[in-house]
This record gives sequence, structure tokens and C-alpha cells, in this order.
Amino acid sequence: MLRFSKRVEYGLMALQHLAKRGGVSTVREISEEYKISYDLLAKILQDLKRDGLIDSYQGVRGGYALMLTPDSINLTRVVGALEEDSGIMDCASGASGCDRSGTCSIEAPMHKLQATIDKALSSVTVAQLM
Amino acid sequence: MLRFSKRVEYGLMALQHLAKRGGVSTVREISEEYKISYDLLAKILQDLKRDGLIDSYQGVRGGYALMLTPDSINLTRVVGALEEDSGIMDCASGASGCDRSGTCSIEAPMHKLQATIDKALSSVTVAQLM
DNA sequence: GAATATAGGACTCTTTCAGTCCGACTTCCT
DNA sequence: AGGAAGTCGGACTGAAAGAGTCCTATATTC
Repeated sequence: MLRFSKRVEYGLMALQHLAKRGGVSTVREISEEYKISYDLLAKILQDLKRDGLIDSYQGVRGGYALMLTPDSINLTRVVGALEEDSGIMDCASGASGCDRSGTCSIEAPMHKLQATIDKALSSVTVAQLM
Repeated sequence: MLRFSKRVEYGLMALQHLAKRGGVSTVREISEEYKISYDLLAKILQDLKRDGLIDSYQGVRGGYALMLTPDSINLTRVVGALEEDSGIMDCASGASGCDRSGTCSIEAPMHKLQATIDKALSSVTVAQLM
């Protein structure tokens, strides 16, 4: 359907928040400000941390903070951290192995379209969300 | 997930086929050549017809044929004919009405990204799939 | 009138997505 | 020391969308 998942949507909101505020914010704080499910947001931030976009501090007075400058975090990175298989079509991303090759010739143009979209995503950074 | 549905994927294959062959092809012919479910493809072609991309001929010796030249059918048009709500996010497409405005500021940049992607889609035509 | 098409409604099955629940571990503060 | 406030992460549930099926009606050609 060519639509971002809620995970990405919430992830962007959280990153935007961290960028705006600077310093450390808790899951609770963000989930309440944006009316996002606490548990769901918690997992999203864990994934962003796992990917090195943000850093975490445990215990009381803990929370999350950006590890990179807002202008060096682009959407490609965020989507990559939050979704398994990105890619417009099966044949447009990695190694194809499509059994329809021979009759179907849309693979090459889809690859190209994928590259164009990736470029569009990578041109948008968290800094622009502030 | 930023991925095309099977409906769009199959629709593009069918259009590519019609463009390559020229003239009239039946659902059966296309579904067998590309190993696509007959019933599913039938509905897809009906939708493409409803949107004026292709024309239909009923009865024996009937089938479907392009109504436009391949280079005048772009992906935006195909996606529009085959999917209900396109749009990268709820707030990125039509009238927003997002209840998070005030705290969330991603709407404007998402609108812009949406426009970029739309442009990318509209730049790819069926002619390029041949 | 039989064969071969499209037209289209209704339905089922599967998968993915969103969200919830729960227990564990870590750290700060008193 | 211990409780409060955090992150960590697995397992589960429910809802919705996606993909695919089934069946009947209608149109056209031979």
C-alpha cells in the first residue's frame, strides 16, 4: 500500500521529540505527550537504540537521547532500523530469484524506481522534522 | 511498510503484457503466462477498466486491450486505480485532522516527501516496463 | 444453443500489524 | 537496604488488511 507503518510514524515522532528537547527523555514522557501506547513505543525506542540511532540510560533518571546530530539521521536509516523488509516489491530489492523472469520484465525498472525512492528518503533528516 | 500490494504488482505485469503484445488479451492468457490467480487478476483488470486505463470486450474472442499509449500510463495512475488509500502517512495525504498537531511537527515535511514520491511514481510509465 | 469471455458479489484463509501483558534487570535517591 | 523509576525483552492477543476462492449472471461469437 506504499504506506509507512505505525512503528516508523511513532519512531519519527520520538526522534523529533528528542531532537527538539535535546538531552534525555523517557518513554513515558514521549508516550504521554504524543498519545502513543507506552509498550509499543518502548519497543520502537529499543530498536532505534539497537541500531545506534539513540542511546539509552537505565535506572531512575534514565531514558533515551540522540547519539547523532539530527541532520545526520535520515529516513532510510530510521526505516531500516524499524522495519524488516523494506523495498517496493520482492524483485525490486535484494537478490531476486523471481520465477517469472523470462516473461516478466518489470524487475529492472522497479529497481530503478526503488533507487529513486531511497534517494528521496535519504534526503529527509530528523533536523527537518523540527 | 512502503511496499506495493500484489494487486499493483499483478496489474503492472498485465499492463506490460498488453503493451508488449498490442491488441486484445484474455485474463486466462495473462494469468497462465505469469502464474497469477485467475480470479484475482480478473478483478484487477476490471478495476483498471473502470478507471479507463484499458478497454474490455465481452463474449467469445473478447478480452482486454490498452486504451492509452504505454507512455501515457504512469504508475501514479495505476496505483490510484488499484488501491484505496495511497499516501505515506495519514497526515501526509488529504485533509489531515491529526489530533496531535501542536506537539507533532512532522506533517509538513511528510507532505513534501509525499510529493517527491508521487513525482517519482509519475515519472515511470508502462512503456518503460516493456 | 454451446462455448468462451467479462462482470461482480460474497466469502474464507492467511498474514501482518498494532497493541497488551508480564517478568527481569539496572540505577538513583533517601 | 530498599523502594521508585527506568530500560530490556519475550510471549501473547485481537483486529484489520491482503490474497485468493467460489459461484452466478451476462454478453458475444460461431
